[in-house]
Amino acid sequence: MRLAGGPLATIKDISALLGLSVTTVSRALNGFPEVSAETRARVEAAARELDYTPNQSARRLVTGRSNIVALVLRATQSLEIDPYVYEIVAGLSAHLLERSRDLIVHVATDADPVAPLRRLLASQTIDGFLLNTPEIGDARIAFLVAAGAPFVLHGRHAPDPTYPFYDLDNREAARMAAEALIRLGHRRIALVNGRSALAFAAERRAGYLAAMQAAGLGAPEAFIAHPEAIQTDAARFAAAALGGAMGPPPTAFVCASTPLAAGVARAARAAGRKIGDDISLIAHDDALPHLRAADFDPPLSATRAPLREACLPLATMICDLIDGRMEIPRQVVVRAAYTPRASTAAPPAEETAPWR
Amino acid sequence: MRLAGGPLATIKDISALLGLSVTTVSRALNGFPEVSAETRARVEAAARELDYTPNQSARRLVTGRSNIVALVLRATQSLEIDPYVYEIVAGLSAHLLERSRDLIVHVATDADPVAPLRRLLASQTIDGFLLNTPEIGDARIAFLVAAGAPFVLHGRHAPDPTYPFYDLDNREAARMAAEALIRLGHRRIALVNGRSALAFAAERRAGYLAAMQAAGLGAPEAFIAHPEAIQTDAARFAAAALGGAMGPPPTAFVCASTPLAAGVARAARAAGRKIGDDISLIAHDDALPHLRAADFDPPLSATRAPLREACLPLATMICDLIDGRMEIPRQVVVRAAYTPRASTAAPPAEETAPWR
DNA sequence: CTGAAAGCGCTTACAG
DNA sequence: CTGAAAGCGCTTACAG
Repeated sequence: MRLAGGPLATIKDISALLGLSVTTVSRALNGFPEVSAETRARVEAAARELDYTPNQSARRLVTGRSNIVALVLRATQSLEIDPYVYEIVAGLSAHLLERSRDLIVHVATDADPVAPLRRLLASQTIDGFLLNTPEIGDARIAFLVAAGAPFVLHGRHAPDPTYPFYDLDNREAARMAAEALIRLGHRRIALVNGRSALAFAAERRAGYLAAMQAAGLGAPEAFIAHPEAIQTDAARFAAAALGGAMGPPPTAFVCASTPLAAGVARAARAAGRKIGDDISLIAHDDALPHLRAADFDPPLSATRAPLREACLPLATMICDLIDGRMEIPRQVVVRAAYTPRASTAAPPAEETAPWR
Repeated sequence: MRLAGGPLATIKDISALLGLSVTTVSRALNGFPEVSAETRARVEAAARELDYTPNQSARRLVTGRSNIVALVLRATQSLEIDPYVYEIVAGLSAHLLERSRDLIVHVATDADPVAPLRRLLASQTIDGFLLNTPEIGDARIAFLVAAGAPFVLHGRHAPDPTYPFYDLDNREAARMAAEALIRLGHRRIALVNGRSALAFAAERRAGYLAAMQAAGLGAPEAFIAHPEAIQTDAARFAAAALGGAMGPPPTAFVCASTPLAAGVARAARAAGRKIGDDISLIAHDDALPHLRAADFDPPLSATRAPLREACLPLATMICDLIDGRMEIPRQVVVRAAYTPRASTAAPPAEETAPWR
């Protein structure tokens, strides 16, 4: 009935058309049980005919619920964002839409990570928050906990959290990788980890150290890197390590991600080492389409856990939390699967002396 | 004054505290000129003290403006998204926030690209749209034009558009790349383009063909690829081309992106060709942090235009459009800069016969 | 310069 | 099963 671009139909238009009260129309549209089947059918037909869509702002004002969830990303001042983050935006948006929610994306810079949370919370634009890449003692989490705001974390920011989260078992993944190399005979294994402030990096480190210690192997601090700029710093570290600057060079690297592995591979090539021959390399593979472990040359042995698989659980969890259908915090830990490929082999026979 | 997590202060609380009408409070807070300086100061102080933040839903309901902009991304059914897209999300969000706007991210699948637009428009959740990666004859654009909805396009979907857009001069970029190779002496230059449905790919093709034709060189269709799956298909095409399957192999490739170039480089290596020696390679570089032309091995000659630089213009344009401060559609075309690096050189002397 | 009043489009006790 | 009325928190003619 209404013209394209003309004024939108309201609940009042439907009530006028049918000679019903707006109360009944509202109830019919919202599936209240006390409405008669016939009335409901008439209302629904009229709504269709008038191309009625509820005005979300009005609904929000009266219910206090916005049906909007915010994803708050961490970024440096220059808006450098972990590319991993993006892998999940599309999936989150789609899954939230299935539950009739919109996704607002915000960026929290390191300068004041809490500012956007405070603003969104105060303006009542948001029903709940999705956070990721937590730092150890993350200020955003402390703020949301104190404010009593619903949120779900992709990751964990400390042991024994009391909030809902979805996380990879990073400790186990690093342990598996180191153990695989140890089984192949490697004794000097370097770790190229995430930024040291990040919570997941602490887990990786613990898993790596557990494997090394269980095998009675040394793991000097100098051979554990926390690159700030992913590829550049990883390459620089690998070049220094392979050059012998910090002691006997490692025969293998465990990398926390495929971009890090790309940096290490570049440095190894530049140093004239052949991966899968002179040097072994294992990465954690988040299944980023543009940097998959299997597409490396040679293909990378990897612990794998597609980031994208986090989307549905995260969307479901935040919706359930907002809807009051989560009595106790749901906490999900998934495990990576290890796949050996051509980037790992036994070390050269003369290179099997451990550090320390 | 108010407790953390307690009820939020409203304009009524301020008016009660100061003995002013809500009308005056509203006017003072919104910078109306007729409010006395003293009153304004008192109101502002009270707002601060009560930690007042306007309820956006109420404001939206009465003004009909949501202060939310939607970024609608294209995706395939499986939610594969062009990684390029993500490069701009953080920047857009930050720049929109400077203008007090939130960014909603939606995904439009190929199955029904218009559905999310219709929904957002009808629910009055959105003041305007940001679209990108247009296809030729993009249905989303036709819909928004017909609906009279404010939008800005990152790209162009046809020649002589009537809407505001920000776009790279793709035709010129491809022409520059092909011309650089021709100047080096190459005669058989293949083009690895974007998906053929995408508008920018038509521009690239036109620029490449213009350069080839101006030099009197053939450019057989068989040597123009439109990979669907970026790296895999690019590698497959390059392998076939270098293997001589379609005729005399090219001595050079122009790639529409660095991920495409990565696929070509992989195939070249697998075929035993040395890039920058046997084979020349030029890519367009969007300055994606994880795949920068300068970080390739060898570093890639490239036409460069950082995607991220689109964020501020796009955010400004959509805000100005919504605010009625754009009388005629603002249309911005930027040019790429060409930087030669080690991936380009003269072709082998015996390989200078043109196609056809 | 300030205020009383209407209204944006919904939802939801309350009453029948 | 249905309706009249109040109200969510703002903005904005209109009046003074």
